[in-house]
Amino acid sequence: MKNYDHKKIEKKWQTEWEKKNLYKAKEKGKKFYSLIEFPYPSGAGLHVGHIRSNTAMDIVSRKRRMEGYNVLFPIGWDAFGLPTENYAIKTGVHPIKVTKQNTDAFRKQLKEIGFSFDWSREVDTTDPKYYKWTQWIFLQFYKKGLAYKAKTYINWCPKDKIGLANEEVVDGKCERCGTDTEKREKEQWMLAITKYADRLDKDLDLVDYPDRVKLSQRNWIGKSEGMLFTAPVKDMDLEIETFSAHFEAFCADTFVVIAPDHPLLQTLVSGVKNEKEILLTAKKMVQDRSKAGFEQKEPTGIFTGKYIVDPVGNGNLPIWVASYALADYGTGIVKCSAHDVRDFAFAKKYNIPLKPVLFPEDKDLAKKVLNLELCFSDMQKGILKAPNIFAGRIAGETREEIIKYLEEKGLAEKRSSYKIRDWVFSRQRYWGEPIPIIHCEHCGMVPVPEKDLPIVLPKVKSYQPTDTGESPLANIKEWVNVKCPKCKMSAKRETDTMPNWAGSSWYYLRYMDSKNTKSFADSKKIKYWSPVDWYNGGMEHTTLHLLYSRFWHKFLYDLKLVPTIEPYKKRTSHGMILAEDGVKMSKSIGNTVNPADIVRLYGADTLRLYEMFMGPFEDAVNWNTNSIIGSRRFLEKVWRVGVSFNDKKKKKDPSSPKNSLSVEKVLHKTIKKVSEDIENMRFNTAVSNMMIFISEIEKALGSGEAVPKESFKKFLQVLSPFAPHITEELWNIFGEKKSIHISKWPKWSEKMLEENEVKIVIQVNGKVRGEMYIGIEEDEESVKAKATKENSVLKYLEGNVVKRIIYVKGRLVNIVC
RNA sequence: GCCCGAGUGGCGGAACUGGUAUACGCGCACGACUUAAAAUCGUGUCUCGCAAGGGAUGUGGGUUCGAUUCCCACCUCGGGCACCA
Repeated sequence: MKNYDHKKIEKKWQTEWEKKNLYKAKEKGKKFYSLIEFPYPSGAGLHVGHIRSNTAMDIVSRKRRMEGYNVLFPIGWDAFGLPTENYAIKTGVHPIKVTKQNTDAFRKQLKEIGFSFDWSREVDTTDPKYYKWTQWIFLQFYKKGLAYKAKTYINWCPKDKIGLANEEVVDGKCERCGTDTEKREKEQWMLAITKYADRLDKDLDLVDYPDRVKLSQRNWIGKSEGMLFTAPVKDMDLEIETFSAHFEAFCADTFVVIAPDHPLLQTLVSGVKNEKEILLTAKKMVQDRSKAGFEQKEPTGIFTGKYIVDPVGNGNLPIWVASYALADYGTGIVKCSAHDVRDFAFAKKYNIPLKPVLFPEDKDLAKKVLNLELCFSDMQKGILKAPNIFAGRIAGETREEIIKYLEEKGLAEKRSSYKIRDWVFSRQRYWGEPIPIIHCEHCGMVPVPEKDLPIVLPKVKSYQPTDTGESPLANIKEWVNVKCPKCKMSAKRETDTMPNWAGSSWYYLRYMDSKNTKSFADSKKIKYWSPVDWYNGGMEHTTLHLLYSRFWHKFLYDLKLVPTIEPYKKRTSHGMILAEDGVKMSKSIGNTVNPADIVRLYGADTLRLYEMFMGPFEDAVNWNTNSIIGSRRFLEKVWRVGVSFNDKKKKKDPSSPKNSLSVEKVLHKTIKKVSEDIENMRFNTAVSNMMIFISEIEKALGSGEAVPKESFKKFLQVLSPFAPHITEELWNIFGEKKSIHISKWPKWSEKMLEENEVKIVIQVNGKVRGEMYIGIEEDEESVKAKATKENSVLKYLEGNVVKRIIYVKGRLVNIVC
């Protein structure tokens, strides 16, 4: 009997599959598009976490193929990014070269695990043939006015003298050197994702995402509905707008705050005698705010000397500059009252008068509110238990009634506000897609003509960002200086590059037609493959990549370039794999696990199986090298049983008994369980059921029962998505000519799952006291009668009157006395 | 502070829609095979108790004939957000 030699088997079939193009997708038949988040090819190599999520989708893809679908399961590289650039800065090796090395290593490693990717569609975001279209899509944004330049604050590290992406700032400190970062004003490219905020929120209703993903996107978008008030500034030809989501207590408003970085502030205070002081104080507030980081600081403020005339009759309200007011939320100006904790604290600090109108039910607390010792801000308890303040009718009214009142009187209008901000889309970095814009003194900003795309990254000597915070590209004169496409005069290229989220915002579309040179993908192919049927990825991408790509997709939909409103029909999320002690695996701690080592020692099939078995797919799990042996043992059993079927030397027992019924039953249960568990990503229980099957078959064979070959082959088929190599080898040994991976997914028979006798548990007062077997169709009365006569139960009934008997069909009887 | 998620044997974890808590795996113990070891196979493995029986799913209550599952309060851990009016 041959031993299970994973090295030989795995190599053999990987080569064979590749030769036969077994997993190549064609545009024919009923389609299924399954997608994993394409990896960032880091120098650290493949992580065991990649294998967990990839195996899951590989299993789904393989099952779909066996179910007759034409499956697209593609792979590529999200290769722009900071680690590669930082490595280049340190070593001087060109990022192109580093990327090539890393993708080669990743490709090799992925192939060793036996994923059923269609390698012919491989994409690389750093390939000019790819980023030509990333740039092209950017130009479409620009043409529609959704890509624009604006002054914003960027994170600046004063030590490294570079601008940092938000992701590089951890707790307000530079990720690289730990220095406190500052905010610096800089012109940045922005993408107007806020224009799509409402649709991004609403259309979540159309997709099959986990609730926690939807919730988290909704929180991020942060839609809140409220009222917009318009008020004239006293003695000034100026009107200001204030937004409030909690406007119920509008009768309590006694002052107004404006954000220190609000664009109207300058106008508002011009001519006020301490104008300079106000503006200086405001500027300082902005600086302090960025430094404060996570510490909630005491609010500071300064009076502007101006008042609004309150539209809802609270008189003239003083306008203050307040550090806690945000310029980019709502209108940046707020009417304030005693019923908001921040307003309350601010007013107390600066002795601004307050007049509470809302009171809690508790008398003592209400008294404290009235005496301004306490801020009552719970509008939810909603109904205003207020003294009659306004127009004789606000007290006791609900939110809806107040909205109606304000609208009817024309005092305010409904408005929604969002937390989400426009997307800062430029980086002052080398390793990203150049933004295809030319700056001309005469014509202003001119988009690069589409025929000139791609704008290829030029060679530079140093990848170090410049002292001024500009991209290293700014130093390449021969690249920067160009002719203006419009007036042909000399002009300069934009030197900012795109963030690494750009290429990943549309890669799933490129996979549909990855070689196309005329468009980002052929429209017929897009139509055939859209939408992505199942997309698995990490929770950490919920509010960045996943949201960004939904945004891009909707934009392309508006341009009629894609046929669906949403890119991904279904989304699932995997949990992280942590080190054995429950902390993140990281190179610096030295607690990483190299998948290649596991593959060498136990084989890819064992690794795949182990990662599916280790715990619930959506939860974080700790790696445990000691437990891998269990999966390996299971595969060895599969191997032994499989080989024994084909052992020619083994003589058939002439008095062979009839086929083992117990194995048949477990087989059908296993087919059902595995089929359903894959759909629900409950791989761990699928594996455990397959383990039960193999024990059962070993037991049966050991006791001389017969098991038909076909039963075992069906088992191999359901195991094949998990362990593609060993099952292919055994399938082959059974004499099958075609691959197991294009065989037909087995069906289970409900009839085989039915039992004609069932075990019934007998409880007395909810405690298990015995059990009995009954026919499945036996009627309730006779089951109850039987239960009360059961020997093991009798002694518990002695001396008691049976009050009630509960029968749960096919499960238990509970005798209550 | 706000919003999610999770607490079950020595460990990873099962448990359908409220119906035998601890499936499956790891580990451990004992046994078989072996000169021996490895591998493999078998048996056992929540806890107290000689037993009959009792107690256990983070803690405390509640609903129910019956609760890991539903409700309320609290504790602990993990994740996300950051003055969002």
